[in-house]
Amino acid sequence: MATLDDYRVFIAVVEQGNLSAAARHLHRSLQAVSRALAALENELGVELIQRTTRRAQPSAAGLAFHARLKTALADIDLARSELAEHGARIDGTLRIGGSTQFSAPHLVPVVAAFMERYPDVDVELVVADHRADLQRDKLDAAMRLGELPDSRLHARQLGMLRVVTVGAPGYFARHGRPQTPADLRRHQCIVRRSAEGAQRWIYRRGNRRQSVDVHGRFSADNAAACNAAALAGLGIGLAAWWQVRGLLDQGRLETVLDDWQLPPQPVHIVWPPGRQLPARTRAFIDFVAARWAVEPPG
Amino acid sequence: MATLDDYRVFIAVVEQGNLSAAARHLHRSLQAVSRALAALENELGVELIQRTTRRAQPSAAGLAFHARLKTALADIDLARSELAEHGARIDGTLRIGGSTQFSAPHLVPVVAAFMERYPDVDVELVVADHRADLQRDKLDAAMRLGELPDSRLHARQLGMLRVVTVGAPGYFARHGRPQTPADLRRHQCIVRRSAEGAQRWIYRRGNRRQSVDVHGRFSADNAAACNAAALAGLGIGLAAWWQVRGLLDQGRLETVLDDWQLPPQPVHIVWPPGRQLPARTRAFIDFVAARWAVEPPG
DNA sequence: TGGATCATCTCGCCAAACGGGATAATTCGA
DNA sequence: TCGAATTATCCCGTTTGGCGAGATGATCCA
Repeated sequence: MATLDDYRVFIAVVEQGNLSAAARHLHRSLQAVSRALAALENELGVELIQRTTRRAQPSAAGLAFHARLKTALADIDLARSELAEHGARIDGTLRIGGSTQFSAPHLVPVVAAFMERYPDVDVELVVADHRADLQRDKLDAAMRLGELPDSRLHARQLGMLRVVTVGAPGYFARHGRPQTPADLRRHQCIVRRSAEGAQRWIYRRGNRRQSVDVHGRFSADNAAACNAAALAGLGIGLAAWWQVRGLLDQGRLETVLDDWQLPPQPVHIVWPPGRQLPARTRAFIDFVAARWAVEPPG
Repeated sequence: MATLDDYRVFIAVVEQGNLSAAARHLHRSLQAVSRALAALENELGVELIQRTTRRAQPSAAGLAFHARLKTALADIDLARSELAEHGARIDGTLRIGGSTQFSAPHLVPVVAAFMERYPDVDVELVVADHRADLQRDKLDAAMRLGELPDSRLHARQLGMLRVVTVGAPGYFARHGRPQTPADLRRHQCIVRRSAEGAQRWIYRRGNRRQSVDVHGRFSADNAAACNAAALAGLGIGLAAWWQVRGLLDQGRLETVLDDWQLPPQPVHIVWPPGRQLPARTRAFIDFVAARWAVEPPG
């Protein structure tokens, strides 16, 4: 049976990129890392890391395993630090990071409730457009929208946000409404440029999947700008449902392709790894998770 | 650093009630169990299990640790079984258990979506009022409302359900509306009898807690009966928000003490432990969790 | 093609786990 | 109230399995 250390070795190898770096990171010998990884793969009967002598690349299965394992191990660390501070005083100053879009409507109310619950904790909210760097900005924790890149941070998934296809009534009046994802090829699509430059929208209905390469005359690298463009009738865009909910209610935007689902956007809270998490950070993580479970934003 | 086996030993001791039984269950010697537990407590610096020579009782901290640890270890097992069946065929027959209240409005739609997604899986839904016994009823998984008793089942928490204080407009017209939890003492309260017979309602506002011993002329051991009693104007009761949502919208019930929160009701999906979970069960657990994350019932 | 880096294999070595037996503590029944 | 039974812990000799050093083989880059 694999031990915790075996799993930690596997995680370190994925995150460091090769066995030697993982060994240095774990303060273990290269042999120990190699042995542990081989034993784990042998036990599971799956190749987790495709190795040449120069490179160590996780297989698809290994990548999925890494994501799940990482949250489980983070939970164990959380449980340990919760135990150590059972009944400890929750005070001090907490620095929390969040995106511009998300913070005002959703993060601030949670922080307010947290501060009411723990009166001895001061909170400094750091709102930034880019993904904040926890170390550089000295943050205790941060909210992250979207898929997490492989990082050394610990994370807990809070929930998923629904993504919808929207456009302005005026646009649909002029160009018609798409009935299937394939119709989008004949429409102006507002593309949100990401780092990868992927301009493919993936739809699902039941077990049918359909992906469309979309294009249009307007693109931006900012979600709010894309929403504004859709509002101005420039074309059809994707938006987080909670962001455009008000506009939908007012009738200034309309959804299309309602019976097709887009991959939802995960929301995580991340924090730096380490055995000795401050009690206030731990309390905040638990508070946010509990709050989200009871009252998700939509 | 504690190993996975140490954690498993701790969990077995909590669930089996003493070290000897845990040792038998784990096919290990009594000494090994005793040593592992002592090492774990020593490392964490917390007494997890209060031991006499005859009994092993978890401390408050140990109980909380157990709950968190168990879900983390269950997640690890899930990740392992997911890995083993990466790309495996998802088919066969799945037996799912759910409570009477919950199944029709919420479980059935999820099952329907699951069946659309995995066309080769047949589903047998077993609806029961009592908590179904997975082994006896040969269930692959079941939904559970409310706190989980310490059991050997694996579990994943899906979310929390909001609980509200409700009464009929007619009742409030005759007896007035409580303004604080303490006012409930002067009201007819509809008590849902549980096994423990606890008739105390716990309210929280910010970091203030207030609990009230309530009483009334009517009580029942069934949530639907309690809701019907409140609807009939017999008194003030507690109800899951999603259950009475329609009645609230129609104005046939009204909420009171809206600025006080009641402890929300957790919802879990549980499944029998074991390394070799069938692929369809694993798929169902993941599907339900993902679905709940995107579209919680309220 | 040669040098450099990286993973793995082999092989003694040692520490850390193991179980048996003994001991102490506690509960239960007579 | 007093044994008998069950249970946890301590002690100790044994052994297993994990460890690192060095050697080997593979791959990448110049």
